[in-house]
Amino acid sequence: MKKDNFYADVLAVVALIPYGKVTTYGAIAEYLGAKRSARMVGYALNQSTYSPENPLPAHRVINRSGALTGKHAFSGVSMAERLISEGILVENDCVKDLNTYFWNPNEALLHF
DNA sequence: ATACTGACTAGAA
DNA sequence: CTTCTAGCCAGTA
Repeated sequence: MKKDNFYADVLAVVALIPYGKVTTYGAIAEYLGAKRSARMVGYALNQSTYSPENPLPAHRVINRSGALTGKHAFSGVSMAERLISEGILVENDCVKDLNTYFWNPNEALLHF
């Protein structure tokens, strides 16, 4: 799955994030073997934000601090509301217990 | 080819 | 705690 195209890989990993879990750009980038390309992860998501055609849970992807940096890319229902709906504690556009809900693709997927 | 931008991160002050 | 710096890479002009 890796190496074909960075974007498709990012989208694939994000799509695998389980309900009620969140991950970070850096974690995804690290799983893809490009730890320095965390920015590209967010950039990739920007081209495929959640939509009827692309059911991608991009709202589960946040920055290392737990801040919902990509909320501006969403329209209508805010990113925070979606996370709260999944049982994740969010306040002031920031995940409270990031470590509790953190989902590490590197562990979950075991270096596929 | 350069220059700028961006859903980032880690380190330093 | 905040703010700044530098590094990173893909896309665009």
